[in-house]
Amino acid sequence: MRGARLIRVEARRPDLRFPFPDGFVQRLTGARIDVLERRAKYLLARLDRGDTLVMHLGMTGRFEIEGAEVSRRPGEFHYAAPADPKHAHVVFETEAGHRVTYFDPRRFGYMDLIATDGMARHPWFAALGPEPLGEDFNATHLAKALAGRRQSIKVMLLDQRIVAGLGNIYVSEALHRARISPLLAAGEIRPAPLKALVEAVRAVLAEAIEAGGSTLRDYAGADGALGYFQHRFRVYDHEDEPCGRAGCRGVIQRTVQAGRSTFYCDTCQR
DNA sequence: CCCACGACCTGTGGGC
DNA sequence: TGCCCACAGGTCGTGG
Repeated sequence: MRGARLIRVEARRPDLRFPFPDGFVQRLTGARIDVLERRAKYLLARLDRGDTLVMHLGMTGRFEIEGAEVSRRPGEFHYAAPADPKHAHVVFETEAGHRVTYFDPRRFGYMDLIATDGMARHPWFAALGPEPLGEDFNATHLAKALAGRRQSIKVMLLDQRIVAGLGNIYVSEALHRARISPLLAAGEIRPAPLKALVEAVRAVLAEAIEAGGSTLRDYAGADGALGYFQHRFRVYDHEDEPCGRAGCRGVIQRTVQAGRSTFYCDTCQR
């Protein structure tokens, strides 16, 4: 979509999680996408008209790309999964003849158009923490952000103001790798474990990206490829199974924190 | 300010 | 086999 001009845009219902903004279709039709990027869990398409199309997949959102130039060569798109017309909510067609469709059975995703020059002040972006794979996410930043916080480290890592982009699965996985209990008060973790945590977060994300993400039910890349990282979960959804850490005889526990499942080994995570 | 909880919406998987 | 309930990857608003 980078560099593509949108010649037809269709919103097949008035809303996803939130209503589409006023003039959504008109403001997109005829616009060119100058830059396609990501911040935290938001996909950003910067348009040549001063607006940015902001898209969030929620939990079940998915894009499919159909192209005029169908190809089986690596790196080119050849989506061939069965269509799911009931949940095809937004369709973008480019001048070059590609169609990009947003599907979202649960409609937890959302889209908005916001002024590009005011994005930093927009509530979705103003308070976001650093990118977990960037230099600004480090033990010093974490120590500062968590100082005095009595909330559990698990819940704090899900807070996008502390670090932007971790979700429920990867937080459980990172804490296990760092051997830190998800139940610990965030402000009481010493510098050395915080450093280990930063490295664990980076390692989990890097491996997950390398494996094409995690497919639980309906996740797929825009080319239709399924992710494989779910086979490498060490704790997530492994309740009652033995802890896989070498030398650890613990059993994976499941608990609930802030309404979300947490998986951990209460033997090696302290 | 901090925190817990429910809401949003639909599909699926497990238990009976 | 079929039904019902609990639960699901994320955020946001409310109320204590």
